[in-house]
Amino acid sequence: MNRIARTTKDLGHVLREARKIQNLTQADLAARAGIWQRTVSNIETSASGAKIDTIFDLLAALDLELHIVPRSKMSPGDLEDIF
Amino acid sequence: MNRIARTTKDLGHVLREARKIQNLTQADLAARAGIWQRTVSNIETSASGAKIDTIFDLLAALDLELHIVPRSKMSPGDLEDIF
DNA sequence: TGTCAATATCCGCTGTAGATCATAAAACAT
DNA sequence: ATGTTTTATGATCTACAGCGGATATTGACA
Repeated sequence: MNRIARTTKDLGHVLREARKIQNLTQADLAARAGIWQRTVSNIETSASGAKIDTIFDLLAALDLELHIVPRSKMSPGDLEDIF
Repeated sequence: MNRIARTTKDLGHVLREARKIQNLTQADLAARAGIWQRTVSNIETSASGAKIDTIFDLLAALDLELHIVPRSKMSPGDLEDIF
């Protein structure tokens, strides 16, 4: 997967998608990331207000990373899926 | 610029670099992002604990976006600079 | 070297994320 | 339709980010 995130909503959605692709439950991911299932649910539903540390914990648990790039005209989801 | 961020420290550093490349002061960027110069300073110095909404505000003000990609073996800074 | 601009840091306040644990509601498998 | 699993949400508590404004310190510039 290679997904664009410009808003907290995009980010929550991308994280849920990545988790599902890896066949994990919210509890599975929470355990890997060292946070509570409730926190995973909150972030996937609406990452708004979440702490960046928690986001990085989730990314690490999903074996993902952030690339910061100049804004493009693409819409989220346009990039090639490569999960 | 195309920078990898795997930690909050990477992210703070990338944001500072991007701001300098665009010849902006912390006050300039703060005004564009609708936050305080103090908050910009805090995040650039140590983004740990920052709120994701604030990060997105800064990215938007710098005309940047996040790509979430599978973790690679590269180290931050390895990608081509294209600012 | 002196001045000014930029950045880091100070204080107090408010709102809330995440931890914690549990459970209701929704989704899924049969 | 039923049982199980998964996800969303409830309550309470603590820690602290960001706001608001100011200023000390550091760095850049003339």
